[in-house]
Amino acid sequence: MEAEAELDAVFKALADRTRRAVLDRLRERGGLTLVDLCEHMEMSRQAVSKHVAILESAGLVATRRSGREKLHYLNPIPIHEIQERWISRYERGRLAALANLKNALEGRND
Amino acid sequence: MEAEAELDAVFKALADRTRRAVLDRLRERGGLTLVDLCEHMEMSRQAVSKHVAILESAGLVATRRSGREKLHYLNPIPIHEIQERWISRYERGRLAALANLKNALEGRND
DNA sequence: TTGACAGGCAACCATTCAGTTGCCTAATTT
DNA sequence: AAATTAGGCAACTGAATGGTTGCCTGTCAA
Repeated sequence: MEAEAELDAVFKALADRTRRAVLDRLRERGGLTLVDLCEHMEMSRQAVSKHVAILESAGLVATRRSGREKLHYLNPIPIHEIQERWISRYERGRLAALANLKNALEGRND
Repeated sequence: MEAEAELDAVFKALADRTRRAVLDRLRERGGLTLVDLCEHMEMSRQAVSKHVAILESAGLVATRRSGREKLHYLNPIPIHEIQERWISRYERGRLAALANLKNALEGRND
């Protein structure tokens, strides 16, 4: 996948608190089924299923079939890549940008 | 703002390549006007303006008025907070999660 | 002082998104 | 064999998104 498209997919997947909650559950315990993931979610199984599908297609969740169950696991790689290939660029210039912003907002015209 | 609501706002703001392009421009050079930001963007000024408004309300961009111009600056804090308060949790358990995932996908049933 | 320029506001449009319901298949359990 | 359980598919709905156009208000420069 093209780099920008992958950023789109991952950031979009993360831009929903239900999906972030699913990731948090899988981070603390892998191998959960869809029914497991539905626990404490105040929406239908189908709604959760759609969210999981979005996480899957962004590569954030990988699955394995076992009989009639589908076990879900966190794939940490996309988040790592976002950190390394996108966020780190902003972290690098962070203090300089902050100082620049402060100067600008204090009205200095340079 | 509530923590989850702020994550929503920032991730949603980042989930669009036009808005990420605006941030990239402001990262390399602050103090740009809306007209500056429209350069190389293949859409109307109003469309860009809406994107900038979303970045502003997520706190990623701060502005200062100067006469009839509005100067835009990158605010690096929200990205830093996402990194520190959200991503770092995933980075910490990264290698363990990766090993777990690999085992699971190789069919081990434990 | 008149025109050009930076920006804001509002209405509209098509598409996507988050959720629902209803039904279906396949694997288990009893 | 029958009932239950895990999951998938499709159609529908309302709201949010990303874009457009038209017009309006300040500010600056000729």
